[in-house]
Amino acid sequence: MRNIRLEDVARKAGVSMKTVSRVVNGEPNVRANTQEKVLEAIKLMNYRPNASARSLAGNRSYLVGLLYGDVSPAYLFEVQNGALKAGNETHYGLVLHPCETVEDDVSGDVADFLKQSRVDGLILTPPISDNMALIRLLDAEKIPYVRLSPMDSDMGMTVSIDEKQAAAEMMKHLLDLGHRRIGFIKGPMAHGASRWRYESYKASLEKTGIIFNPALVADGDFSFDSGKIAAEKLLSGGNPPTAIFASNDNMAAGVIHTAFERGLQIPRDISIAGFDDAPLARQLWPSLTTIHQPMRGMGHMAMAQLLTMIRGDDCAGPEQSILNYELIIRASTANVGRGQSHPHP
Amino acid sequence: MRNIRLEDVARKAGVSMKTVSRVVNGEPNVRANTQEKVLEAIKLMNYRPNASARSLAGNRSYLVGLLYGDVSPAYLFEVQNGALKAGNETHYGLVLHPCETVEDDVSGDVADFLKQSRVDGLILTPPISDNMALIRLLDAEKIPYVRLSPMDSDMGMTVSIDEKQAAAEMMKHLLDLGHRRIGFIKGPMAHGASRWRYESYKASLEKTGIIFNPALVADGDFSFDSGKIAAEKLLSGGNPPTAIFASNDNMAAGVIHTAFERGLQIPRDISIAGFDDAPLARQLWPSLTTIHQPMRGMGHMAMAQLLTMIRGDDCAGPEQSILNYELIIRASTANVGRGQSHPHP
DNA sequence: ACATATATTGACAGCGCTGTCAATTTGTGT
DNA sequence: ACACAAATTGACAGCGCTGTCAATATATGT
Repeated sequence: MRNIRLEDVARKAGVSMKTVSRVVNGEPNVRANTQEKVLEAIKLMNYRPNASARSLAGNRSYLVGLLYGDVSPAYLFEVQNGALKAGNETHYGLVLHPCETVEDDVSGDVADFLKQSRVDGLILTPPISDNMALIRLLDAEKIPYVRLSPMDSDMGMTVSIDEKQAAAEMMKHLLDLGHRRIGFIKGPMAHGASRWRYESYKASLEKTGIIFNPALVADGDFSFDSGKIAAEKLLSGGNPPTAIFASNDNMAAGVIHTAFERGLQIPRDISIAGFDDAPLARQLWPSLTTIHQPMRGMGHMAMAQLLTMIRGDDCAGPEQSILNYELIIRASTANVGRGQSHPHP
Repeated sequence: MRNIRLEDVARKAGVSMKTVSRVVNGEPNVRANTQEKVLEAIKLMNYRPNASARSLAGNRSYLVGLLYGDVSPAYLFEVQNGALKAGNETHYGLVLHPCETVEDDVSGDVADFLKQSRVDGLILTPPISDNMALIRLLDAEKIPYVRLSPMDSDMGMTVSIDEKQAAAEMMKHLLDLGHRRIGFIKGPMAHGASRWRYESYKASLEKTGIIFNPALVADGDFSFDSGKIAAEKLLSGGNPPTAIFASNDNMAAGVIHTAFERGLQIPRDISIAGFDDAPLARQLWPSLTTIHQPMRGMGHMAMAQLLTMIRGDDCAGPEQSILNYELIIRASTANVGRGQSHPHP
């Protein structure tokens, strides 16, 4: 059984193909009752436009590409679900493209991807959102894109949370609990988010009049293992911190692991905080105090922004979307030296 | 700058469009030196076929759909990465389609998806892999599909591990450690995997001569929260189990959480085992003994199977792929009553 | 009522590729 | 060298849709 085509609908509705096309695409200049006739015919025949034909004729694919590198499963999952949802409303699909962030030549790889898939726009997740070679390529090719949590949001469209303020709020939480020796585990510096969080850590100390102590800072790369290693370092010194703020939840999980291995009790002996509110955060024991980042909302927003850009021919100008974060206080942080300020959940 | 087309390459190579098309698609009946000429021209001009035009003319999309419902982020991530990798080799893309598993009318939703996206095949993740209405639709429409971890693998192509044997191996591990009162937390019965694991649990008990005790079994739905609730139930009785085998890692995490809340030590007071080897498993404390399921490999295999089916015109007949699992012994299980048979990692 | 501006509709080419089938070249057996 | 089969190549229609632009219908001002 052959599929229903535009022509079939047109015949049924007694109008031209082009008019049906207009209705399908929500174009203006269709009289109300004509539109009604067409919509009825479409419903009656259960017509769905052929995406390939649309792409070919219209020179666009109704597809958005999601570029990702070394991200956590949970992050990608949320972002892609949000994007799918936003795209679904306007029948835009999502094509995934994992990038080998190791090799420097992301641009070439992406260029091939663009040529083949003909995506109409791109969503860039960190750390790819800060790959300048790629940005230049996209600008040159005039491919619309949205960057998630970039280092600098002064060009193109971006979606992020106020990383600095969020980290400051977490620091305030720890400081309010009486902590003064607060350790920090950095994320990979290629991520803009890592930098902001680190800057904010230092700024909060300074604001409170605490002298920044490099010995309380350890490098990490957002992975669980790097969190463990960092924790080893921070907990080994003679005068270990009373709280550790890890740049993300994965690393915080590593800290918890290491702390337990060393026989410490959390939060009695040490408070631990993360960042992201990955599913993991509430599944750990003790559950993790963290910053909730609206990853799904960010994916949704990114797609929505991209679509307005794609559809409105003139771009509405660069735009930054800042979404709300939320400090989630769970069981892994407590008053310094006394513990148990919060009952376990 | 207009994109390079087939015609441009043909002119450059001094052959017809059709011949270039043959080379691009790896079709037979092209003389070796002709092929060489064409390949050179392609490389020289950096030609990439236009996917939309190919789809329209060839009546296929070079796209495979991944249907998923209520799965864990980590599972989806691995499966999709595996599938992408397998697809990449033959320039097949992957389109995601989340299904509302709640509503019964998955078929209608998927039918729309098929019409629009024109995917050439489908990968079904559980529990959608067992939706019979959908299967019938796909059979009727002659859409190739591969089912992951289905309940019954007696029709179409499937990819799974030997769930029954894997669960049996976990039971053997626990029994070998001396456990006799082994609790079990079921997964959602809509998942074939849940059933197999549960069956296997019962079979192992029987084989060992232990009388099955319904009080040691609790319902779950693969979620962390359901694991917590199930654990409450199992640990509340007068004579609690010395080990709990949860049907997946998420629920096992819930059990750990609940056990800690109740002041139990793991594995001294109780051993806990999961299933899947999600990233979570090694991040928990204590790290979780579980069954490693090669999710990425399964995604890869599913895509590969699908592609041979799509490309070879006659289907090579139904095929079942059984991949290897692996028992991963970590720190959450130990000898009954004594604990610490395994040092913490 | 008439001319003019504006909104609505339709005819048709053509997007870049593949399927079909016919034309041509090459190989094989005698 | 010839007839014939097999391999290789090419010409061309058409996949289902949208962009362009011309044709027609309706609204507006006088």
